[in-house]
Amino acid sequence: MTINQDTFTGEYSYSIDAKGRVNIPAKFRQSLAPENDQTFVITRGIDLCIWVYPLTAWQIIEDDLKDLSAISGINRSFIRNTVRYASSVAFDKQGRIMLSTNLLDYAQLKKDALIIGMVNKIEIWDPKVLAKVDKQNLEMDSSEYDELADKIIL
Amino acid sequence: MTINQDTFTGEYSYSIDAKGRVNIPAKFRQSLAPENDQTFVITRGIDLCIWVYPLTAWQIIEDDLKDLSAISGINRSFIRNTVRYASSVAFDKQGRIMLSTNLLDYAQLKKDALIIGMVNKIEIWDPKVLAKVDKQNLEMDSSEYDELADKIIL
DNA sequence: ATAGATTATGGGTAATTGTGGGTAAGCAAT
DNA sequence: ATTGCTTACCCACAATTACCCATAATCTAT
Repeated sequence: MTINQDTFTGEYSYSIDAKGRVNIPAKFRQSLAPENDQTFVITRGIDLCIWVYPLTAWQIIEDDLKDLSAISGINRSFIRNTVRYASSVAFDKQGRIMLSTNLLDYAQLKKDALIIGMVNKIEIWDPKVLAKVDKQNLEMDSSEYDELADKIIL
Repeated sequence: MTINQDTFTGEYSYSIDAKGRVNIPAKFRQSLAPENDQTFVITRGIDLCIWVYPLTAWQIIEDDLKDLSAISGINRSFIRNTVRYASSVAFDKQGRIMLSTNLLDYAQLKKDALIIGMVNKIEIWDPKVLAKVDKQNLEMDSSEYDELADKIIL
């Protein structure tokens, strides 16, 4: 029962209501460390999904970004692209968070949501979009996959 | 709810009214530390946008500038361009700040404004101008970009 | 199996937020 | 001083969001 804090595994399907709210699985809420104040940071994923970080994990990213000088143009665009779609959200008494229309549109989410634990963060997918991406990945060359298998022993 | 003070993330679109006022997103106002007395410093960005700093953060920048030797011509012009267009503004009861025509012209702002949290400061963009800059950045060499992405693990 | 607790989902109401405009006070130039 | 213009402060309203309650389904433990 005592799982690592701020780590998330497993897949759950939930529904998004008319107000744009989704439930965070109870297990995920319980493994969220108290220092986070029941707060996550949601942002665009690199894939067509929403990424959900524990607040404190995101703050580490922010601190790193603060050290980049704004005089460099590359730094500026890197910061902008990283932070642009991020916002912090606390979950309500029922354990739900509100998703902005911007993020909902990006991830093509309508009614159904697939919530997946990705160890240090959480992903929110539209089921159909994920199915499509999964299919594409299967067709890809598997050599890189094998490379990873060398590093991580399951 | 206990977010880092004086750090800003996320993208919001607002409109500039006939008097040249823009709303500062409520989230940004809330994360502004009380020592700032609801006051920002606005100035020209290096890009074609307006930069908005918390007052206390700007004071630190001024102190740093003082330490630059005035003998170097580059230093002098850097100081001149950074400070020249800066002015402090407190937001009104509705949470808006007034932008000077000088800054509005510089950033080519008319009616729509895109406000982006850049961690330690805020940027105000005209949507079309930003879209153009985004496009240019995509075409840029990405090796330095990848280097940054290596250091900052998302 | 059953009772009690927890969880997922829906909805209602009050407070907040974004936006427009009004009016009086300050300032500049005539 | 008077006129015209700009700035600061106030009020108003629609839309959104936060906060609370309700209910049905699921899980837990005896």
